[in-house]
Amino acid sequence: MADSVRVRFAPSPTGPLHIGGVRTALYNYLYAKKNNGSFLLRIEDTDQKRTVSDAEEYIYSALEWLGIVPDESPKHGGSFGPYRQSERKEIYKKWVQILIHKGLAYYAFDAPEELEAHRKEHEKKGKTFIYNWHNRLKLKNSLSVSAKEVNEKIKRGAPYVVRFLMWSNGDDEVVRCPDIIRGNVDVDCKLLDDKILYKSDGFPTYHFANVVDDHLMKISHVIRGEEWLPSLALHIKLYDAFGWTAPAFAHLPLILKPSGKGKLSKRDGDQLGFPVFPIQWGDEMKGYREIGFLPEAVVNFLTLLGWNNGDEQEVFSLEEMVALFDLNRVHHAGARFDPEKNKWFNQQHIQALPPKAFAQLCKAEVERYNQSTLTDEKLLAMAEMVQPRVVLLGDLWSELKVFFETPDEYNPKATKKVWKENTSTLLQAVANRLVNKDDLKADAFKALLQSIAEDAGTGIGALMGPLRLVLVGSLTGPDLLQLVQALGAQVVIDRINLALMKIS
RNA sequence: GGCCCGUUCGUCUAUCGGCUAGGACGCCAGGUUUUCAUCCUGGUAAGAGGGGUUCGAUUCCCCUACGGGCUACCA
Repeated sequence: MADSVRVRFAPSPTGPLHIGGVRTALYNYLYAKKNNGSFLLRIEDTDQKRTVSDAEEYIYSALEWLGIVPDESPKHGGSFGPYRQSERKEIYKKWVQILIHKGLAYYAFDAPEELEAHRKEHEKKGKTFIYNWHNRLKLKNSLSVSAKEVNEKIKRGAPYVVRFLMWSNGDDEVVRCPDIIRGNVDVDCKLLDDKILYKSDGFPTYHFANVVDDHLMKISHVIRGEEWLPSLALHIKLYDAFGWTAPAFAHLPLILKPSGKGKLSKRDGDQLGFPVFPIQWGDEMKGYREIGFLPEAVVNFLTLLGWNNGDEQEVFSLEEMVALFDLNRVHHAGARFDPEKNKWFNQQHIQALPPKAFAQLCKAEVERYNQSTLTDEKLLAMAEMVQPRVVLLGDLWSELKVFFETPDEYNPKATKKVWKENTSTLLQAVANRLVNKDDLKADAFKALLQSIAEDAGTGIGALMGPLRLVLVGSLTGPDLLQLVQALGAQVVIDRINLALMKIS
């Protein structure tokens, strides 16, 4: 049996998960499920300063809402734990020692300020300071200092980091980095630096923890954002250094701001007028859920941002995408986030909802704003009228309101447009004819309108506009005939009378 | 600055050497619904530029331009 597919999503709990991260999680999920593999969630909290306490919980809630639930995680368990890097410190300590003993990593004692000074100095000369083969012997580390002194320093508790010996004389200069999406990328490792693997606070850096964990957790495919491509060579060299087989890699194109200027970031959301988080974060940052997106629409849109099936289908369910997903069909270039198309996907998924399911959503809104209790039959009729009109669930109440509330104002532009000299008379006639017409059906009402129009020598169109205005307050809203049927004769009469008072 | 990745309608994308360059969003115009929305039809609009390779390049190669990413004891 071939090794099973195991992929991971490895966010840092530094804040709410944003859309770019969600898509990475999604592609991992799709790939895992497509191949009957496992999707794991690992919390990369090695930067204690940036760790935010609610963020981990947020990640679980967000993924759950989206329907991309991990098979293994700190919360869901699994046999490769712990899945939180802060709980794996002993493991990293052990493996970094192994690398040091192999002579492939070394202690370094340079103070951050010293390194900063080097950087500044180089910058002044238009150069870049790189800590690697060409200067490591001139810096303070276990390669330049005697073993005795090194031991003393460590015993004394002097702060140190551990650096990776990226390249030294005699090594191959080129590392070949295979990527499923991009093919081979060849990198000259003489240009790379001796990355810090282990920080002076006793935590590993991303690069080190990542490689160790991916190996120990038997990750078969690393699917992550393109921002990691530059460090792929380092990661490959680390696997080599341990003598481990590297997993396969796939670097995803980035999601760009709608302007195209830069990758989408956490700050882009509210000020640009669209959500960048799945669900609410804190008191202010609204998410897709709160604004009224269906999770299946979010997932659909995000998946299509950078992947397609090669045919013309765009609306997919999660299950369909799982069945069709293919890393080889992932686009290479970054994709701009398009809020308009995002909404279109939502509308598509809302329309695809079974009427009863949509009616339940309506029911919740009605209970929330109006407390009316309705028969299932009425509710369903109402929902059917509204369903094709809704783009965001957040707009649901403003669409449903018309069934429960008398308009408190009449759109002036609309009034000007439809209110003619004989309008009052015509509407008065409608009101008169509706008296005692309980249980009025839409087609009966249409006949009624026709007859009134005929008597007045006009068409039914002369009545539709004003009537809509009077009932809704504007010229939008659900089908007029259906609306009248749902409202019932008495409500229509009342609304006509009120409008006649207010308008003419 | 250095290194890496990328480049088809305004946007998301199809095309794996034969193209009258297809679809979707958006926008515009019609149609259906004597109304709203849905829906339907049509229109708009593209392979960055220059060199090669080839009978033939959007497609393969090189250069340039542009865009993006990385360049931390952050991930």
